[in-house]
Amino acid sequence: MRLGGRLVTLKQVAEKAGVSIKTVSRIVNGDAAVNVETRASVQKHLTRLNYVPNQAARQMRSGASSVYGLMTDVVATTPYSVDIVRGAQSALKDLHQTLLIANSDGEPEREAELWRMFRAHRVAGVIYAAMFHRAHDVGKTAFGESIILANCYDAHDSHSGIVPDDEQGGYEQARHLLRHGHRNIGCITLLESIDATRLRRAGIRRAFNEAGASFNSDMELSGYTGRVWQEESIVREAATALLKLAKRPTAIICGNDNVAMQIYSVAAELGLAIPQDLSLIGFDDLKLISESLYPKLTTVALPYFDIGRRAVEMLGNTRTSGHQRILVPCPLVERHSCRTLV
Amino acid sequence: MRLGGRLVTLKQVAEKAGVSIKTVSRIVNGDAAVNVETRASVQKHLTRLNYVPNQAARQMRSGASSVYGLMTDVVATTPYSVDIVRGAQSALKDLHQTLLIANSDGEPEREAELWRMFRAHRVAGVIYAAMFHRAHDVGKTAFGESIILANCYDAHDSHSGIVPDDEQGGYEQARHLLRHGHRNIGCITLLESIDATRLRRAGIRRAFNEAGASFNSDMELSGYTGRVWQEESIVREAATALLKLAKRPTAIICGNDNVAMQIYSVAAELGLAIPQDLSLIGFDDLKLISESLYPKLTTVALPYFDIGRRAVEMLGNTRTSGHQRILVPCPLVERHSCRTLV
DNA sequence: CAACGTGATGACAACGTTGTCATAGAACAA
DNA sequence: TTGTTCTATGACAACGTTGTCATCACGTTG
Repeated sequence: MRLGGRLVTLKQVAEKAGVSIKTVSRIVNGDAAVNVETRASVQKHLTRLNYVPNQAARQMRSGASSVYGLMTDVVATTPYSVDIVRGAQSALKDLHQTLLIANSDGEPEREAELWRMFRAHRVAGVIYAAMFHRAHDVGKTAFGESIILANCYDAHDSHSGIVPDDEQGGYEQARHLLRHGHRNIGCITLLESIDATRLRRAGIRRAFNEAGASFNSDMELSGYTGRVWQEESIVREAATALLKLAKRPTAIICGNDNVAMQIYSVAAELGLAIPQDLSLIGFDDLKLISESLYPKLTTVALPYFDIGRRAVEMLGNTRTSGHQRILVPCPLVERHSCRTLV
Repeated sequence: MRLGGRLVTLKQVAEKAGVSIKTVSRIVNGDAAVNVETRASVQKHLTRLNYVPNQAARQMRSGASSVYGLMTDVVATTPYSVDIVRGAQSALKDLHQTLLIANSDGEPEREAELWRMFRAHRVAGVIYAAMFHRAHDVGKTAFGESIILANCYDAHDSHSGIVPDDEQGGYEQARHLLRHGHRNIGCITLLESIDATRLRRAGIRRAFNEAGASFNSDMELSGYTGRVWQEESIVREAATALLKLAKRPTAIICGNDNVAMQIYSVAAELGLAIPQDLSLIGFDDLKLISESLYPKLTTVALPYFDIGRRAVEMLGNTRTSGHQRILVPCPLVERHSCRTLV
């Protein structure tokens, strides 16, 4: 059977049932004004013929689309960011809407093509999802209000964006260690050019201030060099440097779980046990890493699923006035890589 | 501006340009029989008004859909399996088609709903993508030939499936080690209930036979207990057992990169250096792990991207008769976790 | 009895496209 | 000249729905 071809139509059902097309339509849509017997009879034919309404026809008639568009930039690098897609799907399911998805590979030309494509399908709204927290210039599209940025924000703030609260995440990381009595704390960060780095640093400072502790900048080293997408890891070198210090830190705040993973191995080489000799706290909560390390990694989770969900929810409420930047909190996930200092 | 609402139509362009709807249609579709001057003039209005053809109307008129459906079971666990989606998107891009995506969360009820949804949108074909290599019972749908299974195969072999060649992958793992002179080789496998485990084992045996070596079953231990989705890792215990053997293996074949990652840490604890004292080879090539371990992990890659691409390509060729199970090879990715024995 | 409300149903148009066929004028051959 | 072919264009129908309005058979009210 050829797909995309003709399927059972209202007309066919109507003929079988001996009623008008309109009556069948009424029943399909659950309209009130139909005789009970007629309804039962038609219903029978409906199921027997396995009728499924044609969305294209519906959309054309009503002008209302039941499809949303999701544009992603680059999927390859941060695997769990697909949770944004899952979150969006989850919310869409509740709305009985569906998702048209496309990937721009970060090419502006391709992106323009996709905006056209979404227009061609008359999607009801678009989510632009970036694979890491950053600014994005959406530019001028025909979609106006019906665009939400997920995990990124509009460069000109003319669209709403939903992003992780990296400042609060950094705060959680530091506070957790401070509460456990650590004062000599190291930091291995991500690339300076990434928004998250700056924000998390601010959160970490805030936690230190709040605890009446002072942060020693010498204890903060970058774990990467180069530029985004082409960065090179120098985590091992940085960690080694920190851990060979005369007054070596009792804990290290890691830019992400991957950094933590690398430090686990450095610590092992130096004969330092985690968490006895060194406490580590990660960021992202990539379960593939955080739950497989030994001991399991205490970390702060990126709320990707929530970001996706809320993006759709915001698209639903078109009433929302103005363009906001919404921060989704990053929860602490406590496992076994941090000890309490006596 | 409301989305999903009315956009510029052929009629509007036709009025502005002072020609008939049909003429504009001809130009949009690049039909030959149009006067050069007319074409130029209409083209101008087309771009000025930013006309984009309405897919719903096109589809209704022609009966041909430009959308494919992709149904996934559970995305959460194996993050890189989204490469299947990327691969599909990549192929679809070339065909100027788009992708409607939905997630069944593994619930049969939801799955049935999604088949209906795909029918409602009259998609031109459906890819059912599983997140790990397994059998799936598609059952009876209205889609007939236009279903391809990706990373899984139909329980009744009534649909074509594209799966990784796990047997060959296992063969590659073993052969690589054997070629490097290893003979005392351990194995830490995944759950027995997973197809991949059985297939890879067969491949490993084949490599041993080919090399005239004999595989000692005592050296093969399962790294997990329990059932799929709820498995519990006993990789550390298994690895420790192997490595404390009087005649400890010089190399271990790992069920996946995650297993390898856990063994790195066990080895460190036992004072064994990789690859000097122990060679390891993984499976999957999750870059997040394989490239961050130190030394970087030699492994066999799951060809998820290819699987996605080929699934779409197969859907394109409707001519393909019969239902096949296509095996996509798993290439060896050589890094630094295996040494040559002298 | 007439006028009226009510409940159930159907006829018809329209949404934006494209395939089919018709038409008008120009170019060409007899 | 007349008839024929060709080129460029347009009129119209149809795809499958649903909103609007009309219709018809009731039963109820004055």
